[in-house]
Amino acid sequence: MSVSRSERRTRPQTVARREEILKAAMATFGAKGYNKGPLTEIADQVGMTHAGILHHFGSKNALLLEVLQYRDATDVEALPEHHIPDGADLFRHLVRTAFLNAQRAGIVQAYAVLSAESVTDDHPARPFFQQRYTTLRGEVAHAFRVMCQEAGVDEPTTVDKAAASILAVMDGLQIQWLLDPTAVDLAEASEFAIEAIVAQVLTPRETPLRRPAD
Amino acid sequence: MSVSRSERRTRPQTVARREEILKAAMATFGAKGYNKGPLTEIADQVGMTHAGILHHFGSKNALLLEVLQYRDATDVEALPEHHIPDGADLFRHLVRTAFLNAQRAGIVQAYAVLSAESVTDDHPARPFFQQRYTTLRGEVAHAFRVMCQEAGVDEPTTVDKAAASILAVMDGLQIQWLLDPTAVDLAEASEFAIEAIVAQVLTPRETPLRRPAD
DNA sequence: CCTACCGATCGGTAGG
DNA sequence: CCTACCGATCGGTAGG
Repeated sequence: MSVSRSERRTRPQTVARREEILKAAMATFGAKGYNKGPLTEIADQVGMTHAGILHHFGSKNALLLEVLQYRDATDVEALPEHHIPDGADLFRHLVRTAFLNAQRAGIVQAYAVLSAESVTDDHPARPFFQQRYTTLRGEVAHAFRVMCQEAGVDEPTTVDKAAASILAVMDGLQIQWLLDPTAVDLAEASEFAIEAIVAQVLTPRETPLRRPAD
Repeated sequence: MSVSRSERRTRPQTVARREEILKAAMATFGAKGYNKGPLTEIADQVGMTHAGILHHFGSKNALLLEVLQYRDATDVEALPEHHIPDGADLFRHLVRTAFLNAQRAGIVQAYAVLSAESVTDDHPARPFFQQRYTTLRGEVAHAFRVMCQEAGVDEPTTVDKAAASILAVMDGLQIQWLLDPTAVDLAEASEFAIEAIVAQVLTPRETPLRRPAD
């Protein structure tokens, strides 16, 4: 009986080693960004040389992409039923995520740094984040439509703007919180903003800003 | 009559040259980030060698800080009366800024990339952005208090969260817009979110999210 | 403001 | 998974 290539790749030891590397890479890329996060630092954390990392992942570039996919996969596994909730539950889930994020600065920083870095010229993570935001906006927009339907409201003009805004405010608060954790309450502020945006979609109101001035 | 040191530093030619360099640096740091944006690329844009840049600014680090200060100073000069408006006018100003930003992706990208990069270990721009957000949050919070007072509302519990959220949603939308300009309308979405948050501060409402679930 | 150069960092490859 | 090494990039300095 021969041992196939894919089976060798799947050896428990190798899988475990790769996971160690992925976690170390997340830490280094989170702390220093992709461009400034050296393979040697990742290697040190798992007790090998940087050539060993390249042996496992082929290139630094490929490692980055696996790091991003690994985190997403881990997060999805943590969901009930392994899928994202819908309607009002989605927004409750997002609020809960913000509370969770307030206790894992490392992961928050990795995403914040890498997503912003990804808009630079020819960044390897750009397609990943492009796809990620497209998917997330679609999910949030869908949740909005479900909520509107349940509430008997048919005003979906703002849904797309609101979906982007929900994700945006969560991301933006993370940056401010990472810069100054005592000045910004990540969880409470996220909750407030999400509720504000949801309320504006369901029962839109004019604001004093509407009077044109200046 | 002797020529003082400071006068030499102030020679029109030198000032103009430095401004050229600052603009070129903004372009390079915006396109590639600080860590990956080489002095040679900045030098090429203004027709000198990278040693010439260092002659003018001392170090890459110092150049970055001057770039950030230069942009802020330029923006303040563009304001009516050279100071930031207050009350509802501040929020109108922020909306107008979002519309303006939708037509200057380069500057938007520079701030988005550099602010996120600044949260990494020992980044030279970290104190700058820390200070910047502290100041901006204070100004937005003050505008909220003025608006509440004018409206006869005394509910400032949410003011600080709302101030951070306003800035956050503008920043977060910029990232999504830079990644996918056709999928996100930076100006319209910013306006929507700002109005949603302002409305929630002035006349807060419970939302369907309040029912605890899951 | 340039030429010339140093010192350090870093990703990747060879070859085992 | 390591040793050894290459090739390239880059910030900064000397010395003019």
